[in-house]
Amino acid sequence: MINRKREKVSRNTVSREALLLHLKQARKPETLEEIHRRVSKKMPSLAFSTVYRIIRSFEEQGIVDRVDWRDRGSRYEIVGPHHHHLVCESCGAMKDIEDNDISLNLKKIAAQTGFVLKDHIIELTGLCENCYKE
Amino acid sequence: MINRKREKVSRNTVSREALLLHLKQARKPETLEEIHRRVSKKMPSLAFSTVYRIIRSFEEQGIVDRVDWRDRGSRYEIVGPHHHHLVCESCGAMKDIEDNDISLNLKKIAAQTGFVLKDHIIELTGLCENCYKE
DNA sequence: CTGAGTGCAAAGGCTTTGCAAACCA
DNA sequence: TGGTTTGCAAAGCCTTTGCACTCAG
Repeated sequence: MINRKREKVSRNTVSREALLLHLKQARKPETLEEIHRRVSKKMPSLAFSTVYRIIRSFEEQGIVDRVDWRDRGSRYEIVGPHHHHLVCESCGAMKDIEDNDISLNLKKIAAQTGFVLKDHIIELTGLCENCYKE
Repeated sequence: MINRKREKVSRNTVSREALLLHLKQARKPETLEEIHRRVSKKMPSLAFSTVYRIIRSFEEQGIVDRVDWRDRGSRYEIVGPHHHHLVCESCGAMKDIEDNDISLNLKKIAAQTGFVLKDHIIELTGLCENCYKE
């Protein structure tokens, strides 16, 4: 299995910079539509397809991660330390949680079935403090 | 197929029964398209939209669970004891793993952030024994 | 200059829905 | 007969892509 990654060189364009900056400042994973809506406020000519292509290339280059959340669409965030997300099902607030030894545990459990674990995605939903009170 | 049994035999029931039976015998969560393809072999007139609507109603009634898997589409399986899935990224094989105390751990971790955990979905991908050897 | 990057519009690929015919009680 | 369920086709939606024009290098 060949593992060639991030070979393609991208030009440094205004759109790219704007998107990167936006992603760095984003507080939570956003959908393409959200990203486009927000960034195009400062850059009205920005086309959705451009956002689509740039984010996709960020993903291929390992700059962003895609977070697929049931019923919440594909979302993107800047790559950082391995972590998971907790989503409030009431207000949509998202919080990161560190992986701690979750991964390790899963790996052990998977091993018992003969699988070698390569990747895992954990989706947690619940109620945040505020919504729980109400 | 002529109705020889005394069970409810509305046309609906026939489709429903066929789908329910199929789901019970399925070895792994299947997409609507797979379910339709398979069940319609015995029931050629079965429309995709019928499968769509029945499975959806099964879901609403808590008879099946939807398993959303990144890049593998929404899949459905009969509801059973809480468990998670392990998917071989090479051959697509799927294996169930018991929840053990995974849920409990996640709940604790979530609590530390102030969230009350309501639900969680864990997607595990890796290589099954066979594919790992090769 | 030259090819990567962009905007626009249209094409795809599922998922859903409208509706009349088929059915069952 | 009244209320569902079904099959078919079309509508929606979001994701991708083709193409001509623009721009970074």
